[in-house]
Parts: sequence; C-alpha cells; structure tokens
Amino acid sequence: MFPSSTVENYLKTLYQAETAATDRRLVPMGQLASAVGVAPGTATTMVKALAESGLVEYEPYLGVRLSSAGTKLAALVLRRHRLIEQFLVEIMGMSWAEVHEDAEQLEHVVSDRLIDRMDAMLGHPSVDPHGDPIPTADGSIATHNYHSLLTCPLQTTVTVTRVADQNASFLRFLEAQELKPGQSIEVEARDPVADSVQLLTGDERRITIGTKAASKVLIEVG
Amino acid sequence: MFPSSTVENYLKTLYQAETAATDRRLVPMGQLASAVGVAPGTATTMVKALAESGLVEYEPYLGVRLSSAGTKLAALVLRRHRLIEQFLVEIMGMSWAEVHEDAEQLEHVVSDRLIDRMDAMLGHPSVDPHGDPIPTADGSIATHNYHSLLTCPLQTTVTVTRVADQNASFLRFLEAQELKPGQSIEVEARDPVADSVQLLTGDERRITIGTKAASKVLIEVG
DNA sequence: AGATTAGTTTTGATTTATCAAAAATATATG
DNA sequence: CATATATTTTTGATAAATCAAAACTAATCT
Repeated sequence: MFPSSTVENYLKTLYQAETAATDRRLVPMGQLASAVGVAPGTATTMVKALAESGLVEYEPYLGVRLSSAGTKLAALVLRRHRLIEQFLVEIMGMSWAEVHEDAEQLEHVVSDRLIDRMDAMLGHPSVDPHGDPIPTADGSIATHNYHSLLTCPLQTTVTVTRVADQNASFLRFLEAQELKPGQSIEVEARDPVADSVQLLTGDERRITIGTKAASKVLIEVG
Repeated sequence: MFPSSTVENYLKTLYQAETAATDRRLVPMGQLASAVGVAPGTATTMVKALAESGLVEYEPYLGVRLSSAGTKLAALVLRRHRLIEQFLVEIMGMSWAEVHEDAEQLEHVVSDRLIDRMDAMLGHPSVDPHGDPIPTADGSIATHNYHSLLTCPLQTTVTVTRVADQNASFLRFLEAQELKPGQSIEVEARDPVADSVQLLTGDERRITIGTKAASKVLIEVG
C-alpha cells in the first residue's frame, strides 16, 4: 500500500546519490547504508524488498539503482521536503539553516491536501531556500548543470543559486558571509596548494574558503 | 527515550477518555482498545509496558488511569494537536472540518521549535477551532465545565463555545447550520420522546437536531 | 597467481507493535 | 448462589526494521 517512512527515506537517499554522481552507475550498498544511517546488512535486506516491489533494480555485489516507479516516488518525497522547507522559511520565518531536520520528519506525514495548500501559498515556487529545484506534482524535476565556486571562471561576477549541503553550521556560515542563493560574488583566485578559494563578496569583503566548501556553493555566471 | 507515536496515541486517548468521563474511574481496557483502534489484547500488552515506564497506573481486569507523568505528556500531545489545528485553519485557511486527520499525523513529528513558532504566529491562542482548550507548554490545561444544548436553559441566548466531536461531516453540518463556536443561538424546546432539540439560530432559522448531536455542542450562557 | 583487503551478503537475534483465538476473570441474571 | 454473558488476559504468531558478526565475493597488490 503506502510506502513507509523508511522506504521513502531509502528512495530519497538513492535519488540524491544518483543525482550527485556524475556518471550513471549503480549506487554501492555501503554508500547507501551509510547515507541512510544503517548497518550494511540492513540496507541489503531492505533493497531486496524494494526490488521485490519494483521500486529499484538490484544487482547483488554491484549495487542498486532506482526503477522508473522508484524515481517518481522519490521525486514526490523530495517535492514534499523542499516545499516544506520553503514554507518554513517563507511563511513561518524560520532560518534556512534550521529547517532541514523539521522537513525531514514532516515530509513523511503531510497530506497531499496540505502540500497543495503550501504550494499555492508559496506561489508554486520552483526552488527551495537552498536553491534545490522542487519537483512538480507529477514527479518531474528540472535538472540544471551548475558550476560551483570551484569550476566557474575567475574574476567574473557570478550569482549563488544553490547550496549542496544541508549542514546547519555551514549554512549559518554562508549566511553570515553573504553567500546565500541570490547574492552576487566573484572568485578572485584559487590556490590548489593551500586548498583554498578567494572570494570577493557583494559588499567588497575578501574571504577565503576551502575547496570542499567552495564545491558546495553552486552558481550561475552573471 | 522519546515516546513513540503509538505511546503518544495511547496517552492522548486515555486523557480524552478520562476527561470525557464525569466521574474519575479507571478507563476499561475494552474502551481504550476500541478508541485507539486495536484489539483488546494489544491494549493490555501496551498498557503493561506503559505502567512499567510509570506513565499509567494499571489495575488488571479493572482498567487503567494516567499517572501524573502520563497526564503531563498527554497534555503536551494535545497541545501540539490543537495548536496545529488552529494553525491549519487560521494561517493556512483550511476548513475546520478537515484539519483533524492532518493534525493527527503532524502532532507526533513537529519539533518544539516549530510548535513555539506556530503558537507565536497565532498569538498564543487558548482554544482551537473546535473550542477545545489548548494546554500550555508546561502541560497545564484550563478545564471548564460547559453546558451542552441538552442541558442549558431554554429560551435563553447562548453562545456555542466548543464542539466535542471531530467527525468531518458533523462539523460541516454545524458549519452549514451556523453552529460554529462563537455563534449565538437559543434552544426553543426539547422533545425527549422524539429524541430531538429545536433551535433558533442567529439568523432566525428554526432547526431540529437529535439529542446525541445536541450533547456534542457545548455552550456558554449569554 | 596467491594473498590481503575492502565491500557485501547471510545468519541468527532483537525490538516494537500488532492479531486471533484460547483461557481466565468479573459481572449480570435468573 | 450458580450459571450465563461480557470483558480481559494469555498465548503463540507475524511483520517491519534493525544490528553484530560470520561467511562470502570482488578488487588490489605484490
């Protein structure tokens, strides 16, 4: 019947793992297990059950991939998650750094009626507070190929559009540094040896962040 | 640890059963089981576990009653439930007839942070859309002894203050008949033989409802 | 290739919540 | 008060989700 919260979490995690990967390979069980936060054996058992219900394709010892039915379900979970985050920030005035955990719980229990209402109140938004695209009600999602602060041209004005990390302290850091989606900045230089990236923010401040952090900040040129 | 949704539901149900009862007797297992929606044996097992954790006092074959710790926890669940209902109606513009099921799910997952935010946005309301009192954050609740349309004086203007039934079609019926909390009416007569109560609504319409329905509509004189 | 290492699956248990039906107990009726 | 009826508890099973550790498979490294 209805997928349990657990099933929804496995599907959502797989969706994100598949989207994060550049190529279209199978997601290895170990990665899935640690992303979901369970022991490896647990993931194996669960994935076999998911394969049984046709939500994933499972290749023993190689890994797992969402079926088209699984992809659609995952997209709807993600839709709920992201609409909720947008709602919590826009309507309820909560901080973008702190809404993830709440959304994580709420996404499994909100009714379609409620989600539709949120969607309407928000004016059918296309992205959430982190710039992540919100799938439509039919499960389709606009995929965009972003540059990050690590790959974009130097000395060029770019706009932060998306942040690929939900960690609250990282988000608070970005907020404090004026690096939220919508804000304009410029990459001055990159230093591979120092593992760092120098930025010039909108208000002319010069800041330096690590390459790992830089890769989490996605931008559009212009 | 944290009480599971299941535990919260048992406690909430017990709280409501104890409040509904005029006297202060034990709640019989059968009543609890059917209110929670499980088989009698399941309730027995669960209640023994609750007694073990000190949330209820259990007397085999006689029934069960909330301990003070259990009462407090139940009040907090009820607080969440009612604040959510009020939020869904006031802020999200949903109908009071349809918010119960959503609240039923949400009450187990909303964080304190979110509840506090809702409470603030609503201006710290004391009652929910059905007129049910909202417990405070410390678990205390204002108990009021209401008259119903079955017990109030005749030919006297009274104000609907609370509706002791969450059934959606009943609530829609009350709404259509202008019998929502806050509206003024008058009981013209009661007919025990016909099992009915005649009302005169604010807009001078004469309507007749059954005594069972009448007992669900609680009022204040004046 | 053979051996070590890394990753995956299996096995055997555990926890929580549930049910159906049998057994026990309480309440009501003649 | 003894029996019939209603309630409650026990018993034995089941389903979902999980873990730890043993067994297995794949990949890597001389």
